[in-house]
Amino acid sequence: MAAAANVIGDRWTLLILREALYGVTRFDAMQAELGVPRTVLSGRLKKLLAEGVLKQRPYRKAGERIRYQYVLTPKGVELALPMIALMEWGDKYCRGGASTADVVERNTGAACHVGLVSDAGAPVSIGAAQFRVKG
Amino acid sequence: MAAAANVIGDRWTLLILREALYGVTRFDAMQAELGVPRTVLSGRLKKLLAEGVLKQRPYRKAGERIRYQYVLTPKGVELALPMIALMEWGDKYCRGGASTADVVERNTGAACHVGLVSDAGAPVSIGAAQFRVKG
DNA sequence: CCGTATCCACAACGATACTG
DNA sequence: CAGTATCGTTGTGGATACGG
Repeated sequence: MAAAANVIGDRWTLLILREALYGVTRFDAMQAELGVPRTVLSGRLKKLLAEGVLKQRPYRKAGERIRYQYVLTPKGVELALPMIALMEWGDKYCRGGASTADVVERNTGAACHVGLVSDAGAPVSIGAAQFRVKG
Repeated sequence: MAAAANVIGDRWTLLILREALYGVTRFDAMQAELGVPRTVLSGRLKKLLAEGVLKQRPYRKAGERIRYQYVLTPKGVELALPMIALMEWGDKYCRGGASTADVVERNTGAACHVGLVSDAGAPVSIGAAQFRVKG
């Protein structure tokens, strides 16, 4: 847990990871989207690479120089669950932001719940934490 | 999401919230458990109170002066889901730490999964994110 | 027990500007 | 496009000490 806190425990990393989840993989795109200082973004990406949450993948458009994009590793992909839960929490308590539904649907192709589920398969919630993302 | 990041986006807050989830509600207990500087703990608790994630509840032992303990509000309780998911992630990728199973069982009284679940009720995972906490 | 007051060193931030 | 270099300022961490 302390380790998890070290990974996502700062204001920007969480947002950067969300962008990665959204499919934003390029430096400038992230920078423009988040408004994060380039120096900070650079540092965070480097940290996430070192932690194995992101990896660089080379690509090139026709005739262009080779470039890199930042994509989630399996380890990074698994952060989707906590992150989506967190987004939903933010949506619920901080009205005015964008909805989470888009992200989930784009990445799973299905409407989903996120919640605690008992071994029997019946939904169990902690407080009112269970929710439906998309009808 | 950005708002959620502001709440839990720092190294200590996440740990403090975990303690609250564990049932540790008193200042010194948290301080001893986490090793966090008292000044920092004080500041974080104040911030969490202001955000409505924690509230103070008065209590007194026989004959003692009145004291306060920090307990989760409904808003705070709902952070359990993202947090448990996060703990599980940490457990998986950072071996050697304590298991998450204790927390879940203590607070729900039941063995649970945390995962994405389709509307039909069948489990859906993002990557391999779905997991079983306790058999 | 439950905090607050001070202080300092260091890290992080954000702005700006510059290279491949 | 994708970063790095530099720099002044602010914030945080941790130690220590002090009051309710």
